[in-house]
Amino acid sequence: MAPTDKKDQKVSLHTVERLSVYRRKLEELSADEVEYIHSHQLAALVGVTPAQLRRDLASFGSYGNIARGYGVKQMSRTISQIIGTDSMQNVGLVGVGDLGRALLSYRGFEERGFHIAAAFDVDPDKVGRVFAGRRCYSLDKLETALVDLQIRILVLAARPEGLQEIVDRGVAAGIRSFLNFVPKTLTVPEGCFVEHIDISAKLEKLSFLSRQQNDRTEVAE
Amino acid sequence: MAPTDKKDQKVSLHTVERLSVYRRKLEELSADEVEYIHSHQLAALVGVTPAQLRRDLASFGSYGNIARGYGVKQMSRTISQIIGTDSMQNVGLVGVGDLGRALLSYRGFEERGFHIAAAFDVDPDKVGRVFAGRRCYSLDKLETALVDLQIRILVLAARPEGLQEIVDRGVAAGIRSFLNFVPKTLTVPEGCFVEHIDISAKLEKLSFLSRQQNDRTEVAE
DNA sequence: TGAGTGCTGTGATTAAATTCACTGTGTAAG
DNA sequence: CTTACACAGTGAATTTAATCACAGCACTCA
Ligand SMILES: NC(=O)c1ccc[n+]([C@@H]2O[C@H](COP(=O)([O-])OP(=O)(O)OC[C@H]3O[C@@H](n4cnc5c(N)ncnc54)[C@H](O)[C@@H]3O)[C@@H](O)[C@H]2O)c1
Ligand SMILES: NC(=O)c1ccc[n+]([C@@H]2O[C@H](COP(=O)([O-])OP(=O)(O)OC[C@H]3O[C@@H](n4cnc5c(N)ncnc54)[C@H](O)[C@@H]3O)[C@@H](O)[C@H]2O)c1
Repeated sequence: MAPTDKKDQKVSLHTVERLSVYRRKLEELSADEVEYIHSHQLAALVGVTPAQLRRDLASFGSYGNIARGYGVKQMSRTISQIIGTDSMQNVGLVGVGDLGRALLSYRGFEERGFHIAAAFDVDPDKVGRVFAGRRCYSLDKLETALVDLQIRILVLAARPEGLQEIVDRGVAAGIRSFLNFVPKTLTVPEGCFVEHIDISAKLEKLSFLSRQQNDRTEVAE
Repeated sequence: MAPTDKKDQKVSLHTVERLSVYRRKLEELSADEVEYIHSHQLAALVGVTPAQLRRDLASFGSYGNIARGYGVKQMSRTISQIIGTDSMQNVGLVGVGDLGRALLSYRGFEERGFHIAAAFDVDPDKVGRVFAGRRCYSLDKLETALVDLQIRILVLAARPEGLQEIVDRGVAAGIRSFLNFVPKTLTVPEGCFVEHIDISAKLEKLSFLSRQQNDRTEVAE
């Protein structure tokens, strides 16, 4: 019997990134009581070509009704299943500084299926205190808390010093995914993933784009 | 005659994103007093192939010394010029909430050439107060402050409601680049750029990756 | 009921990004 | 001086991503 679903699942990472976008829009549509939507409509809403949207959906076995389009609720649910957010999952946070506290108080993660279940810090002033309803643990408790709370993803918002060591401990405790806000390159073994959010790099990209634009117009005129 | 520099500058966005990574590592190396580095060394440090690194550097006219490699300081400077961060540039911040305050208090932006010169909020309790050394303005002052302070980039960390209107006003005031933390699709005219940072989407990507991994091992065993 | 419409799913094609692989060159060692 | 070596730069090949374009179907309406 088939261990995998109906279709062979070769879903590229580019597609997965877009699936997140689609799903966010589908949630909005669902809230607006839209039941069905056509590929060209959704594509226009999220800024991709209709062909690409259909291709993305076809990469797992999606079945859109030809006349009415795709079922909004069903597609949203299917994407959640692909991504793995059909049930809430716990994540851990390392570093309860300015950024860490902002993340803790943010409601948006829950809406998307992620619950920050535990926070860790080295600062004795912070350990034991409660931030946005969650207690801050000492780093000593890292391994036990990760296991007890079944945490699968670790968000890194601490100082760069000693961060690699924390990652290594996380890996040893079974964590395979890290979301890293710290501008520092981390190394993880095969089969583990570090997703880096570099805000400065995004600013640099914007800086390049508008400068590019400038150069073009200067040349053009 | 040549309207552009020595080389034809067709620098792709993928390349630009990597240039940011290279430059960050080059700064570290420079601090460690490394003067020259070979493509395969830097490539290994940042996790790309040597060929890709050389290709990226070649996309603008880079001249590495064959025997010693690339000059660390010079390459870093050149990348800054490409990106446009060779001189400090002002950015504005809309929304001084939890996230906005974290951004305001973050020192890392200055190190990479960006200065948050002004913050704006609608909350009367916040307007007029000073956060991390910068005064919070009323939104009424948006246009004048953007122009007076020569702000080129606007960072969006407000509530979704009314955000499009603020973007429109920014565009009208000459802003072409927006860094958007708000989970809401924005529309801008041709020639303007919105860079979206969706933390939940990054978590979803990680969720997918580790689930993918799970599926694989299940099938394999 | 049958022609017309407009959609999905997908093979074929094009475009883009990455990697391969080699050429020419500077360096150092003998 | 000569030889051996290692690397930068780059055309060519390969891989990957995006787009085109059309077959076939479900629905509408005369
Ligand atoms: N604040 C921002 O807007 C922002 C933006 C981009 C990146 N970052 C990065 O995120 C990280 C945190 O930023 P921040 O502004 O919150 O800094 P912060 O100084 O306000 O907070 C850092 C927190 O991490 C804790 N910490 C330090 N070392 C630790 C360790 N080894 N283990 C656990 N906790 C540790 C500290 O006690 C402190 O509470 C930094 O590395 C920063 O570079 C921050
Ligand atoms: N906090 C996080 O970790 C996080 C993560 C991802 C995305 N975001 C997004 O960033 C935005 C801000 O998050 P936050 O946690 O700081 O929220 P917050 O509620 O703490 O702060 C929002 C701030 O924006 C101000 N504001 C509201 N409407 C405004 C407007 N039209 N113009 C100017 N200012 C306005 C409010 O007065 C408030 O000060 C939200 O849209 C949120 O979805 C936050």
